[in-house]
Amino acid sequence: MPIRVNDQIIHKAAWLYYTHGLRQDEVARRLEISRASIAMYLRRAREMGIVTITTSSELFSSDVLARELEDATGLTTAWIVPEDRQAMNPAAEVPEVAASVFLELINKGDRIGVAWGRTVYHIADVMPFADLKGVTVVQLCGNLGAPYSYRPDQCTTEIARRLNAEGVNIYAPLVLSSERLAEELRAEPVIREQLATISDCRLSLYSVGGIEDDSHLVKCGALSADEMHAMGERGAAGVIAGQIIDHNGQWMDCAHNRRCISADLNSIRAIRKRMLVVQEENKFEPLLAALKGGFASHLVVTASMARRIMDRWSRDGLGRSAPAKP
Amino acid sequence: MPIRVNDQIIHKAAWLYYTHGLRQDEVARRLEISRASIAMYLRRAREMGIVTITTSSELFSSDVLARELEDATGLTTAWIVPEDRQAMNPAAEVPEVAASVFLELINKGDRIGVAWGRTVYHIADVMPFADLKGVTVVQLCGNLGAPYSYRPDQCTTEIARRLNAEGVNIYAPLVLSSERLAEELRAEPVIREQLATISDCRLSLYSVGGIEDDSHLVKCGALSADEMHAMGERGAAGVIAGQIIDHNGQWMDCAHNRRCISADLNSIRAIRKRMLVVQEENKFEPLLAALKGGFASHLVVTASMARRIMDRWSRDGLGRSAPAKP
DNA sequence: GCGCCTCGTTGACTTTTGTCAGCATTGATG
DNA sequence: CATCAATGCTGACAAAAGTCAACGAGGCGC
Repeated sequence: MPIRVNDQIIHKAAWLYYTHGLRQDEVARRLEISRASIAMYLRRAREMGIVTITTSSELFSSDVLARELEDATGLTTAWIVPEDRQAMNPAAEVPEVAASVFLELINKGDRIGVAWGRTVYHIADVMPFADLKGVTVVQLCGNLGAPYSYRPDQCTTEIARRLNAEGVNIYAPLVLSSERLAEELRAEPVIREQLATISDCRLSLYSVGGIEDDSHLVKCGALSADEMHAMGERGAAGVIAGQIIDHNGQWMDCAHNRRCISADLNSIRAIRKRMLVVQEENKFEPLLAALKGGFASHLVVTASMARRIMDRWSRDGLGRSAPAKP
Repeated sequence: MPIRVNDQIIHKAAWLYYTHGLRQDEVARRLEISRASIAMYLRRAREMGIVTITTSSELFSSDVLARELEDATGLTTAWIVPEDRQAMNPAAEVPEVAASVFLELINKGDRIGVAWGRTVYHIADVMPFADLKGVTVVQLCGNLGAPYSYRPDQCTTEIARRLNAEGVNIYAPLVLSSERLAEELRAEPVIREQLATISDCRLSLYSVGGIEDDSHLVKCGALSADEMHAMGERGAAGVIAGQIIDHNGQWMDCAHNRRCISADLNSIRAIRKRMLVVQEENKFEPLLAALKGGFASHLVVTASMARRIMDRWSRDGLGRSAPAKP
């Protein structure tokens, strides 16, 4: 673009305005020209690269990555836990960040849905204490009777305790032995009401489970390793609130899911602030599925995971929902 | 440093505003806070260097006088700060131009030598923020213990901070009380190594000091006014990196210089890009000496100073030293 | 627990900037 | 020499950004 009116004057205007911080009318007076022209010169200066506006990338690399991730995936906000230069497991910091962020996302009077898992429990464990009277923490999925370290109701209760909020547990098992029973239980007024209020939540917190043999559902005995394996063959990609989702984040029509007492996935999607937290590096595929399924508006991950998402997202040519550059 | 949840929002605002070109009210809506806060965040982002606005310094090198000066003196590039018709002290703009030029001269991975003085400090003070990881800023001369506003290490540190580069200070005084001690200190491995790396610099920044009673060295107590006066009688013309040079820019064999811990003048001359900046009009003679001594490949001066150099240079029949323009 | 201070936030107001139609100048063309 | 097109400049208005007093939530010492 060889549009050069008289770039000397453009340089001069740009210098006075940007470097010296004069106002446009001052520049105009000094250059003895109308202010409108100055405004035009300055636009040209920007277009021509005489002035450059940059946001630091090295210094705030994790922030930049976060912004790029948001732009690519349409997340409202992403928090990236940087790989610390000196060792120290970055994944270990994820719950800390998540807890801190989570707290900030809570508003007065909110109803908050909390799911279940190792990550969620860790977050509960480092959740700062607060005084959030009027806030209600509801359990997003049924309980696992099995004696396992991180029970759904524990997560809910612990978080509610720390926030000094009201905790509401679901008094039902996560998985029942027959579909019929599950259906009947879901129809019970107590349970039904509870599940119905989930879409009223303004914030939810969960991680996404994997479908490996060491996945939660398998470890807790909700599914056998073989069954899980078979699900994998049929296209399962991850677990959200106890329910299995496919690679596009859609509910899978399978025996397990039909036997589950848990939040309807569409209810979860209806929650405005859906905070997804992923610690483990091996949860990449489940995470991807959860993102595609619209289960996250807010995300906390490690930098390496963020980069992997970025890579895959662009490779697969998945659109961006972010605003275009003018 | 704790987890920066607060800076996050500033960065995000800056990103949306500057990178995406959203308007403040759009950013405000997206971040769900008032536009007034966004305006404040953006100011902070600029102050903190999260965003940097830089202006090309071409304006100052496109002057005819600059070309003439380069031709006459053999400088690689000269930047001339014009005397503005309407007021505004041109000398005051010198540091701005210098900072801008300096930034443009830096390449990735460079080692940069920074000397000391009022001018250098002023430059540091208006240096734009940048992201120059891999760049190292080294101090060219020892420190002055005296409580004076502009200490050598401050110059180095501030510039390094702004560039997000590594700063390397010399932990030694500029002047010692005896030659013997200076010699011994110079021989110390730590100091010796540091001084030895100076010729590896690819860029250096300094001004030239005067030898009047109000000169830096005198004001800081490194030399008494009388001593300085005596040096003047003996042919001293200026000060480079704490050391006194004669009218030809040669190192003077004097007690002061022998007591100095500072970059060897030949090391400085070995640096390819030697940026000399002179603000004060009364530094004409020192400047001339510095030029003759080969201490500048890049020069930033006011127009009147440039003209004075031109006059004197032609009067003395000094040809252009070396046509070597790399 | 209570006042006191600090700091972040906001709505309302002011100032600054962006825009665009229309005018002026230049220079090329018939 | 008139005409036309292209370009730059300006005034007036609309839009956006800056500012500030006042408010309120947290933290701290008494």
